[in-house]
Amino acid sequence: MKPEEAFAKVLKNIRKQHGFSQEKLALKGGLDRTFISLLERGLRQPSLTTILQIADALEEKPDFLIKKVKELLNENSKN
Amino acid sequence: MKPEEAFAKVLKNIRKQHGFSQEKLALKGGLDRTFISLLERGLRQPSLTTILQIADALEEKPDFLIKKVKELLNENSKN
DNA sequence: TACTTTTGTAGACTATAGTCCGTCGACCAT
DNA sequence: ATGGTCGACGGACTATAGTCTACAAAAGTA
Repeated sequence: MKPEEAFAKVLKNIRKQHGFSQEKLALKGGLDRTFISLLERGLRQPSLTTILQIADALEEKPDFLIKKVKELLNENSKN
Repeated sequence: MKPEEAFAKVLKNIRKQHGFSQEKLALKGGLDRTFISLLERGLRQPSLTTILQIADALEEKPDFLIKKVKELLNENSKN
């Protein structure tokens, strides 16, 4: 599993938990709606700044996001 | 203070603590030496994959790196 | 002094992060 | 049926992540 795929799952999960639409998240984080879509489909990976912006918009600590990503990658280290 | 500046400090700090040269870190992480240099000077910011590669090479958890970055950003939120 | 290792830096290049425009289909409410 | 929200998806574009080669400047070491 690639990092962008893990990030995709984490992002989509947490966003839904907060009841945000992609657009609302994009607005809050100062990002583009279509880019959030790309991220959630695992077609793009975020840069450091984007990680911080998204974490901020999701009201989560950025290291929490990364921890989740890393956990996913470790679990599925086979795939 | 910009994210890439915070990351620069964190990276340089931890690398030195481990007694690695930029080149050794680059080799271990599968990255280019000159790019490590750019990162440590705050002229570039890393992508998610790069964060994971660097954390791996530094034998640190990636979320630890991000936590450090975030701490730096919060401390110096004035600058 | 000289030698070696380390880092800064420049230039040229390719891949991709991120934006902005739009269209479409799915799903839900009137 | 129709209107609204939502997400997938496309194309075209600009900015920047990341590589590679090469040379110079520090900085440590004998």
